[in-house]
Amino acid sequence: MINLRRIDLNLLSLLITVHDTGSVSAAGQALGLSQPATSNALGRLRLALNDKLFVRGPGGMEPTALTARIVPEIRLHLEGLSDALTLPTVFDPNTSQRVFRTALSGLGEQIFLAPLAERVFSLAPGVRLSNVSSPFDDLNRTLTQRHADVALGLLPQQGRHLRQTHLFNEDYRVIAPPSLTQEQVATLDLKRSRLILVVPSATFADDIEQVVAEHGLADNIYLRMRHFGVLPELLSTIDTLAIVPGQFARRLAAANQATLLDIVLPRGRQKVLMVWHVNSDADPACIWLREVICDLFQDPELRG
Amino acid sequence: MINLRRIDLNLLSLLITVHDTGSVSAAGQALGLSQPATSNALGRLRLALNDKLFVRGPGGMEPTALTARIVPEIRLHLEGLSDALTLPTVFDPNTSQRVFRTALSGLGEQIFLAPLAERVFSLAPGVRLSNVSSPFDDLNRTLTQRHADVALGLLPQQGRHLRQTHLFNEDYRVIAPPSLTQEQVATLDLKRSRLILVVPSATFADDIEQVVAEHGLADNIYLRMRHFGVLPELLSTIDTLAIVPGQFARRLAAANQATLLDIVLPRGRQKVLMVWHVNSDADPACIWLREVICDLFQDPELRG
DNA sequence: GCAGGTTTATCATGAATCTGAATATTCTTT
DNA sequence: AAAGAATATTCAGATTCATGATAAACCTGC
Repeated sequence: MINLRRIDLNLLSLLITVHDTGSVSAAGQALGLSQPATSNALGRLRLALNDKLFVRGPGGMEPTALTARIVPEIRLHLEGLSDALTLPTVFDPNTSQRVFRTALSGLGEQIFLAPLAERVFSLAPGVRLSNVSSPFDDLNRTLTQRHADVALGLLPQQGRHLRQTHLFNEDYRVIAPPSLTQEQVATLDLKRSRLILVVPSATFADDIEQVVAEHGLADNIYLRMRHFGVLPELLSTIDTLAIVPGQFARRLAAANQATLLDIVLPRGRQKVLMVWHVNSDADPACIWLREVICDLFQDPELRG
Repeated sequence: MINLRRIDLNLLSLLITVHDTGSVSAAGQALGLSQPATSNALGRLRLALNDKLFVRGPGGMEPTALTARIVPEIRLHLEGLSDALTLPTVFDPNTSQRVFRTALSGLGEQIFLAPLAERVFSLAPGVRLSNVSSPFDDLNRTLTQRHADVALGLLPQQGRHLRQTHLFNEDYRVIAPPSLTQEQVATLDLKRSRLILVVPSATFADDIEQVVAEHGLADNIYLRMRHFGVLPELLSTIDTLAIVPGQFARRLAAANQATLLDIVLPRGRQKVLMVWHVNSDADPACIWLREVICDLFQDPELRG
């Protein structure tokens, strides 16, 4: 694994403690060691790192530049180890204070975040969510470096240590202004209507355009948009229909911001996935989160 | 510090190695230990964690549920420790592959990201940037948990372990379409012009509105916007002036997308800060980054 | 600058762990 | 059911680290 074989990891605990107490004796006491043992141990670490590490000064043992630099990093990871060993064996939604981090694109936020937050907060009142979006980063690194617990969306590339679940194939729905009733929309003729096409990402674009073309609707598209934000406003002010990803359509309909047309355009070929890193495979908290997500979003046909 | 005192940290290395090799003997060999010593050490860890940790199976030593859960976490932090000890003492921009993470608001991206990326990439070709924006998170946690190296912007709250540098007080500038020359704009009368006011965040709003009122320009504001994205387009299509934060005005002018008016509205009271966590205080890479940022953005009057 | 007191480093002895080899045990595989 | 292979256990000798006492170094106050 690493060259840590050469260094007694317990010495790093000592380093932190000496740093915090500013005293070798006090550090020894805190660690349950005698003073000579502590001094000796510090000596060993000094030898291993080839640095004085601490020099005596008016304020006690003062860290050298090297020590000051590595102590925060080391403390972080020692606490991480401690957490790893004391973490509860099971995840209890009722009491957990855990922060889950999701990696959602802009579209993902629109589709997933609100229902997910609602469900999570109702099941686990102490849990917090944080969506991270790292424009320059690729998903692989985001997950590998633990900046996110799961990623949701159209995720073509998959690294070697990533696992995935197929949530659904994104379909497309036609929506009408909420002022129209279900009966009224049933009489609408798509080919004679003005259409707004909302295609959130470049990844989607080819797919939906082809679907539209197959239905002979290409000439009816009067407005193409990349974002959903203003769509509800548009729908209620100007009188048009819109073709949008199915998940989003259903959310709008549920909020009475749109009326769904019965016509279902074919399912896209875009697989919407949940992706996570092998690292979090056995984490009870992550398992719980993934179950919540599957329960919320996964197409029943795809479950196994 | 922690209850790690009770556990020999070196045993955790063993845990990982046994997990990876699936064999006690092989793990021992990898760690430079004899087979009995390895077995004994594993026995001690079993006692300490009160779990069998591994059971013999067809594929060698197979991890128990507990082991599977904690191994990824432990591996992460052991590698972190290893990194902390082997990290270069100095930061070399020419060769570094480091990823810097910034915490910028939407406004921050507009103002800071482009010039920062340009400068960083030119000085350090191998370095990568990643802007993180965590809607649910507060800045404090973002910095404390190392999800960002620095935060830039209007940052009122400051936790106990955060340090900050005052970069500048945001001022406001009036800009005109780029089609107008410097001579032409000199003759413009603000009070007779239509004005667009771009106020990026709620934090800014009161401040700039007051400045505008003090100049008797309140009635000239024909459009208020929250985002900068479409401003260049607006400026060149409809014939108006705009009041925008100074940093943004200068960037537009530099890109020939606007002409600056000489009039400088008073400095705002909003301090734009760079904030970072004590943890990264001594990290040479972060020191370098902060210097770059100060060099780029800090008001010369505020340096010391 | 020197004495006093505190803290750190050094030195022998003793406890714990590792090595090496040999053996018992347990599980997989044929 | 038996062979095969790996893990667990045992023992003496060697190494390493901790202990308790001592020596050296350092900060503080005069």
